[in-house]
Amino acid sequence: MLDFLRLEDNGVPIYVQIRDKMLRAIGAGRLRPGDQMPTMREVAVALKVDLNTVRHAYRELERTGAIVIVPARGTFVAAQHAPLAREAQERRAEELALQAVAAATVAGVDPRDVAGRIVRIAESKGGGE
Amino acid sequence: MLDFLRLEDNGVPIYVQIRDKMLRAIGAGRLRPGDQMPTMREVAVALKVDLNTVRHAYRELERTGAIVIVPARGTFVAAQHAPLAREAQERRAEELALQAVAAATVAGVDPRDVAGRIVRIAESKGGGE
DNA sequence: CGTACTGTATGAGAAGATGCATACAGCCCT
DNA sequence: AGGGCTGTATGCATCTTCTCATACAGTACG
Repeated sequence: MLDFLRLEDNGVPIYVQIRDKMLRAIGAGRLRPGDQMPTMREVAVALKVDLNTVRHAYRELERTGAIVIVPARGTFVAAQHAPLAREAQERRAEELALQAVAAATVAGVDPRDVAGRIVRIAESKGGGE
Repeated sequence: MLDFLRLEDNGVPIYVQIRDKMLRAIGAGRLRPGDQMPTMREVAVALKVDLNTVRHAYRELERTGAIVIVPARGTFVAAQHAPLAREAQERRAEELALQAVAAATVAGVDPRDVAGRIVRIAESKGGGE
């Protein structure tokens, strides 16, 4: 249920990873306005991380206006949030591409080879998005 | 000269930002194999950051094999990584592709979009590999 | 009411990230 | 040789991140 939250050992602080992945989940429509967010404890347990670390992430999300925290009831995806999504996703796509090219180059692999494989994998798991 | 290194106030550690942006600069062909990297001091001064922080980033880049550090002379973008056997490269490429697809999916981005961008970036930095 | 859930809060402590100052050793060029 | 560059290194102070262990208060529901 929460596998889109897998943590990486990148030197990036945990709360930042959680914050950003949640933001992307919202931007991608995986979590929609009004939806209840995963409970702080759910996330903490799933990621084997401290409750306060998750709270740190959630607080930043609230500060940004992405979610609303209601004590004793839960946290919910905030209402309007569409304007940022499309542009942010374009940036994200470009970022992912740059990163992939970088990784491929460093590994001595032709980026176009990787691109081809990406397409193949994507098609094989459901053509439409 | 070093504006592609602008730091953001994201909670992401400075050394991580430097490391990743350098990696992308290399991957995108902005910095090419054999090129001298910006001096640690240059980066430190330009970003108003401690010399040791830059070194932290550069060390990780060297650990990865992306650059080579030569004391008293400078740091240089590593030569083309060709040492991998063909089979190993195939595996690596597949691995990179899977990773990219996963990252794209999580971000709500069409993997094929990313693939397209990868090709575009790869071509723009020299068609033949 | 009582139980189970939610977010809130605190305090101690370890580990990491940054900055500042300072120094050293090696290379290059004049 | 000397000056100017390069990466390397250390010590100290500070802030952030993260964990562990608790505890509390409000909500929902039987």
